[in-house]
Amino acid sequence: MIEEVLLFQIDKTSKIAKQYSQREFDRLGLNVTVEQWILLKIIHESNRISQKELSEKSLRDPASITRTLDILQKKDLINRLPIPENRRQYNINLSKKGEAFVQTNMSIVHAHRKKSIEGLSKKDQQTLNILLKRIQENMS
Amino acid sequence: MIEEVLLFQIDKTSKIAKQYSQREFDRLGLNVTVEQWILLKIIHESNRISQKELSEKSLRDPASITRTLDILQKKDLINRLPIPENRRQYNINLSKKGEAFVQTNMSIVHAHRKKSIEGLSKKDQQTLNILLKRIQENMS
DNA sequence: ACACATAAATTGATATATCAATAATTGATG
DNA sequence: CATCAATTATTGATATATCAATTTATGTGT
Repeated sequence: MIEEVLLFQIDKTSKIAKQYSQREFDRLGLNVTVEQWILLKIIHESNRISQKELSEKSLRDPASITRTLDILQKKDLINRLPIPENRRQYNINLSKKGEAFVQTNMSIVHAHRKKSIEGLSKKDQQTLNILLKRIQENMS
Repeated sequence: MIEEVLLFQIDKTSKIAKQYSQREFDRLGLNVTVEQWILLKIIHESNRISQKELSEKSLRDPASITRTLDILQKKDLINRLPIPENRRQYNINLSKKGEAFVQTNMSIVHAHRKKSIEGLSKKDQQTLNILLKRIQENMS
């Protein structure tokens, strides 16, 4: 049975968590998708980053990054800053509005993270992390 | 940093594994997506199943199931059998070709599963399973 | 300087994810 | 049994995933 396959349970966990967060985002009227939030968060942590790097950190296709950034730019949450010395890429950063958005909503996301690991000890979390990384290596 | 978030690592693991399997499917010319394979496998295990049940077992939206089944039907891998006593739903099952397809390629998928858990003891796998289920409950 | 390879971003095409709305059918209740 | 509610599947709209092809720009070798 497919329910007994570890990879299936990993995917299932990811889906359930993402659906939970998305429902909360919607309920609270954040007006972003979880994928959009993740990009905003990575940009926030990097301050300046190219689309190629964003693609690598988020594990998403460059084409997909282009399209999501288009949306985030329309929402005035990010900027694509031209680089004079290199006209092939942009420096992506958060707009004022984007910075404020991440600041304001970080606590919501923290709450989701906390909720996800309720009942797991620090050791449990470490163990989970190690096992996941092992699987990542196996499939890389 | 987002890399330190467990949910991010879970999603990352799922993505890496899915990408690995998809590359292998493509390389071997299976001509199905991983999502399509999963549906085929669930149908195979159920023998007869409604789209609603498929949606629940695969954790996918009913709308998405409709569209993927359309594709699988065009490929002549599944049938939608009308139910006389209940004209609201279909019994979905595998066609002859679909049965053969699952039989033929099951070993490939088994190899992926085996590869994913290389270096994990039975106990590790159990632990991982328990921790994942705990997170699923937390977010449900 | 020129031809060619490489690199980053974009666009097109197809599949999937999700919500909302709809259609058709079935169930439930007055 | 007639109306209304609930159920299953479908369709529409928008966002995402991925590969392939393209565009623009940069780097390399001669």
